[in-house]
Amino acid sequence: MSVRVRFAPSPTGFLHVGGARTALFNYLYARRHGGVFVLRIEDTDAARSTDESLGAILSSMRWLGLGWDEGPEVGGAFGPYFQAERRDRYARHAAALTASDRAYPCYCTAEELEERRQAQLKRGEPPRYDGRCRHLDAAARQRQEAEGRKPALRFRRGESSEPVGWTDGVAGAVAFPGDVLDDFVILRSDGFPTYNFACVVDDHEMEITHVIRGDDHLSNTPRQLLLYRAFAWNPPELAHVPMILGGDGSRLSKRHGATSVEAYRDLGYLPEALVNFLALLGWSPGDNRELFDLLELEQLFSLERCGSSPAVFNVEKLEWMNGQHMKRLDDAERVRRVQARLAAHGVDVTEHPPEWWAQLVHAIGDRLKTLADAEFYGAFALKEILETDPAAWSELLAKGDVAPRLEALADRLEGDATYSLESLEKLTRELATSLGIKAGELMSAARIALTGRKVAPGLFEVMSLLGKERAVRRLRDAAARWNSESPLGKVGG
RNA sequence: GUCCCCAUCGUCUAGAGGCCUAGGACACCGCCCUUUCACGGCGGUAACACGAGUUCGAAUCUCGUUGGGGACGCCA
Repeated sequence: MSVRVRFAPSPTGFLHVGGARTALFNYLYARRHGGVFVLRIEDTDAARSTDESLGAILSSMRWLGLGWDEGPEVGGAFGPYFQAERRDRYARHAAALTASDRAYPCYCTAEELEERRQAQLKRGEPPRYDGRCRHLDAAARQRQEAEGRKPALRFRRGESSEPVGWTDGVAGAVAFPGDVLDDFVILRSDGFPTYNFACVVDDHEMEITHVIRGDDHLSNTPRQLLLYRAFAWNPPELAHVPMILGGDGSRLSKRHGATSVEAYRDLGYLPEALVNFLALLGWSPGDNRELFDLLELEQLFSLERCGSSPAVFNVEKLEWMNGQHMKRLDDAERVRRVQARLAAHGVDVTEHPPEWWAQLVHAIGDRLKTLADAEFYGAFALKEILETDPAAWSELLAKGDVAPRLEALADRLEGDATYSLESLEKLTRELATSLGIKAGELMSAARIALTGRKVAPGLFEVMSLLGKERAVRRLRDAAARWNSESPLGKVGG
């Protein structure tokens, strides 16, 4: 039987990196085994589901490169892929359970249940349904209906207290004592199915063979297994991967920083890097390799190599990995992505010719850890008005003879007809020699004058990208400013 | 409160009884390269939570303790 897996998010928010990791593992498992990757939207909570969330999830998945074989916008033979459109199926299967007395109507209201739950908690008891409506006779049900109460449908767990267990693809043998389960709701009073019920019905009808999900679902599994048993259906293979935690060891959430895929995209991370990083959270190839692209992961991934302990999301490592993937991009592609990033941030990329962009990106070089770095390192050339780092400028003020040196350099630049990388380097070094100072001393002053920073791409590339006119102007402006602000300048002049 | 899961450097992990004086990576600290930063190279600090077993031998198996996490909704 061919492998069919699914990722089943509910459209109640953006795609969380934890969800993305689950989606990735399912995707990889499908690809590795030549199977089908299904995307199913669990929108049974009408109040919280939104189109915006759906759009965000779909676009995040596409951005990561996790295309689905069946699901929204692509269709498939097992649709519909939105649970809200499958209500007739849930109703039909619920009716079958009612007919065999494995389900019964419950007239308790949400408020009443909550009240009783709190009372149980207060008494130190486990909060469980007390079975109040379990044995109502027809007359009692009629009385409740007459009061206008809309019943929910509960699954009748039965008398068996045998443990419910299974062999998990990641966690191994897992078993829950039978008596911890209560009669849970499968159909809400508004007719919508609950998660556990819809999940079982859909996984069965969509012929899902392997369920790979976060281990926060571990304790839902016994309920689902009970449903499979009541329907006499074969449950799929189950694999629960450990969750992703924040730095403090608790479940990753907003207070730990960015948690959505789109947030990392906006921060300038590459989808390749995020995929690579997420894959290594809970999975390891076993050798010491850790840089992979999606294709390689598709070849290597296996559930056997998934660990069972939770992993902390470590942004520093992601950043390093992003830098590595940035280096792996070929030149043209790197330029393309930088341009796309800058264009999205209001830069008119048509103001410079393609060769200029290629040169800028080349000049930034390996400093490019995220696409956001392009804005930082490229600022000197992208912004007409130089933003000067106060610390860098005061460093310059503290040094002697800065203005005459910068003026001299400006003169040399002006007189350089070729204005090539080679000629710029040559004239700068020659000037330093004739001034009797180290080249580095002249260059660090020039760097601050030209970029406003102590940290920048290579000086000669900076000069070249700026063009002769702008470079000369900045050198002279800096010299003038130094003259008026530096105490050393006044002493000398 | 009840149940379930987890436990190797700060973090991600390798390790499936002797190969472990515990390997790799990120981060950190040195040194080198160098016009700054980054990259790169070399080196360093740093871990088997604890306690009992089993065994000739345990990071690896068992039990307990502790710690962490999750679930207990007419949310998913």
